[in-house]
Amino acid sequence: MIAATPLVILGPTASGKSDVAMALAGRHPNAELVVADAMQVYRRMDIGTAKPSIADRSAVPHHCLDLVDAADEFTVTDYAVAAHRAMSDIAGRRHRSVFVAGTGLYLRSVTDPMEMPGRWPEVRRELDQRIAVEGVEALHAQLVVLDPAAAAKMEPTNGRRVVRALEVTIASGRKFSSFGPGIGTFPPVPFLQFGLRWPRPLLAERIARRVHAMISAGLVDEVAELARGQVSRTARQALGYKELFAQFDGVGSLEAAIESIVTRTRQFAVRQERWLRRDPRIRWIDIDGDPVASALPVLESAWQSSN
RNA sequence: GGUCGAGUAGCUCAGUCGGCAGAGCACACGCCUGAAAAGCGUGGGGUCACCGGAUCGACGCCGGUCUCGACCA
Repeated sequence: MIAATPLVILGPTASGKSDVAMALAGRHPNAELVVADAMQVYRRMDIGTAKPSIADRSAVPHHCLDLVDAADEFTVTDYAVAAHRAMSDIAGRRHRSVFVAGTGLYLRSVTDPMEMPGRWPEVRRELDQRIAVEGVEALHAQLVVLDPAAAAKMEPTNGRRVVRALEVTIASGRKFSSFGPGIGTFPPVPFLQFGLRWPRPLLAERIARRVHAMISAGLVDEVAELARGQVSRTARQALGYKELFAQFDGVGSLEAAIESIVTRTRQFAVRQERWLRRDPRIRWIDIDGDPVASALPVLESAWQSSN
C-alpha cells in the first residue's frame, strides 16, 4: 500500500496552525504531526517559541521539536534530514504525516526536491574577512563574473546571500546556480497544502495578545535562564529572545522590549505571508475569528478524499 | 490672569540667510537554496495648528486666534 499523501497546514505565526492540527489529529488516531519551525527545534526555548504543550504532545505524536540544545547551531539541512526521517517512520507505521509549518524554507526543503550545496567554513571565513575590507559590492562583482545567473537573482547589497553564493561557487567547483532552480519554481509535489489566511488587523491583535500572554507565562525568566549559558548564533535570533537579551544588556526598558517584540513579530508574520502567497500549490482558507471552525471542515474533506 | 517654550508624515523629531518639504521608525510592495523568527531592496504618504498681513516668493518674518507644556501669580 502507498502511504497516504501528507497534509500540510501552514500560515503565519499566531494563525492557529497548531490548534487546527490538534483538532484534525483528534479525529484521526493515525495522524502524526511534523512541525516545520526554525525555532521550536531548540530545547529550553518553549514559551517564546509557542511550542506545543506537554499535554498536546502526549496526546498526539509530534516530530521535529527539541531536536538540539539552544547552545547548538541548526540549519535547514539539519531540518530536512530530521523531517524526512520522521516522515518515513510515520509511513512505516502506516500513519499519516500532517505538517504544521511556519518556516517556509524549512517546509520547502522537505516538499520540494532540493539539492543543498554544502558548507566550506574555511572559504567562508575568508569571504567574511574580505567583505569587511572590500565591501559587498566587490564580492558581488566577483560573483557576476563567476556565476552571473546567481548574481542576477540577488541584491548586490545583500552581503549574506552574496557570500553564500561565492562560498559555494569557489569551493565546490560548481556554480551556485547549478544546484537547482531555486525557490522561485513550484513543481507539483505529493503534498496537500493548506494555508490559514487572516485579515491583517485581526492577526496583529492576536499577536499582541499572545506576546503579552508569553510575558505572563514567564518568558522573561525563561530568557534569563537561557542567558546564563551559551546560546547559539542561530537560536539567539529568535523573536522574543533577541529583544530580551538586548534589554538585559541594558538597552531600553522592559516595556520597550515588549513593544518591540510585538512589532517585529507582526512584521515577521507579514514576511511569512509574502513568502507563502507566491506558492500556487497552496490552497488558502480564510479565517475570520475561529481557525478551527473555518479550517477543520476543509481539512477533513481533504483527508477523506485523498486517503 | 501673566511670562516663556512648543505645534512640520501614523509616531519621534530635523529644517542653516526667506527660494522645489526631510530623516529614523511605522506602513505597503517585492527579492532571497546550509543564519530563514535571519538577510536585502523598492515607495506611498504633508492644509508645515488656524486666520490675516508685508514680500516676486513664507514652514521660516509681522499681527492675532487655538491647543499643549513649564514657570510666575
